[in-house]
Amino acid sequence: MLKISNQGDDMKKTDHLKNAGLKSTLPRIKVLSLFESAEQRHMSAEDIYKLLLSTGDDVGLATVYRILTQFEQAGLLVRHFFEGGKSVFELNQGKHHDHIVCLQCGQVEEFYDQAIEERQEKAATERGFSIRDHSLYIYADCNKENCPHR
Amino acid sequence: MLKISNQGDDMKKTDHLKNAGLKSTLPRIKVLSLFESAEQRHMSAEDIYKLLLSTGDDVGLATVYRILTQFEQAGLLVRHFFEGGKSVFELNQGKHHDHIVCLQCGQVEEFYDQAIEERQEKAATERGFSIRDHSLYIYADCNKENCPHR
DNA sequence: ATCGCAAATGATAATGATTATCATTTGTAT
DNA sequence: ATACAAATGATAATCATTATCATTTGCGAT
Ligand SMILES: [Mn+2]
Ligand SMILES: [Mn+2]
Ligand SMILES: [Zn+2]
Ligand SMILES: [Zn+2]
Repeated sequence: MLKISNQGDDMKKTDHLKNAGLKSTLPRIKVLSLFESAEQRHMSAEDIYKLLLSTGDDVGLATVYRILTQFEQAGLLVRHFFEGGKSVFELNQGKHHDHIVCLQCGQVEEFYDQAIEERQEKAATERGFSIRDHSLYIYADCNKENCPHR
Repeated sequence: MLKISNQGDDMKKTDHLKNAGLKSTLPRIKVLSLFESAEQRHMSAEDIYKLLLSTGDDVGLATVYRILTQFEQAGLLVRHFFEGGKSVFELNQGKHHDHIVCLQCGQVEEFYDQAIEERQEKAATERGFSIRDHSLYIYADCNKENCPHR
């Protein structure tokens, strides 16, 4: 039961998990660490699974799925349904925002528009609906140099 | 090879299909008819399949899926990805619009907000993106009398 | 540090939606 | 009416995700 390295860092995550009502386990700490250190904020279960494999931090695929759902329910992660059929997750930093997804390179950019939010609320209440949630995805070409198309 | 009934109606659909570059077949005419006569505009493959079964107009499930995809590519239908994992289709009436979906009864209401459209365009161009498409779904409680939840 | 045990994990089977195969049927141009 | 490419339908295969269940692990109480 050697404790190897960064106890301090894992301690912080342990507390983070405990606060969320989840017991601190190795797989959960690994997934949480990945989200905090990964270059891309938005990742699918498969992304997580493969990244963990690549660093030798093996976690079963079923466990990855379970943890993602638990983290979502605990409010640690937010789930998105981009086109393509698979769920994508990101760390919940508390601020709601919408997304622009490049159809060529998959790059995701975040934005927030107060006017859009207000008009949505208006559209719903005008029709007698009470908004629970909403999702706005803009699919586009990013036109960046490193982007495959153009 | 009896021609039974409504030749006039089927003739119109035949032309409709031909114009879309699709040859006029019985399954395609049935699916198109269903969309034009169904009470709910927004339907999944399974919905279509079961409705056709219920009227004795049997069409294989694989064929339903193929036809929906073909109709989408031909511009006859529009596909939506509401939460829940399954694609939903509606007749393409040419006018873009967004959707409010009741989380309790599944009722779908359509709306269009010019301001939202413009702000989306702005958000994208400000970041150098060229919009190809976008999807905006509002999930809410409809608060109608006939709705299960209150 | 050691126990005890509920909770978590992981290998794998199962599910649900959708697509691929391929033998048979059908629409259509001749 | 004939011929043949295209479409259909039964079914297998695929993909993402969830369910099972035997084994392992975190953690509170000794
Ligand atoms: Mn985001
Ligand atoms: Mn609609
Ligand atoms: Zn790009
Ligand atoms: Zn409702």
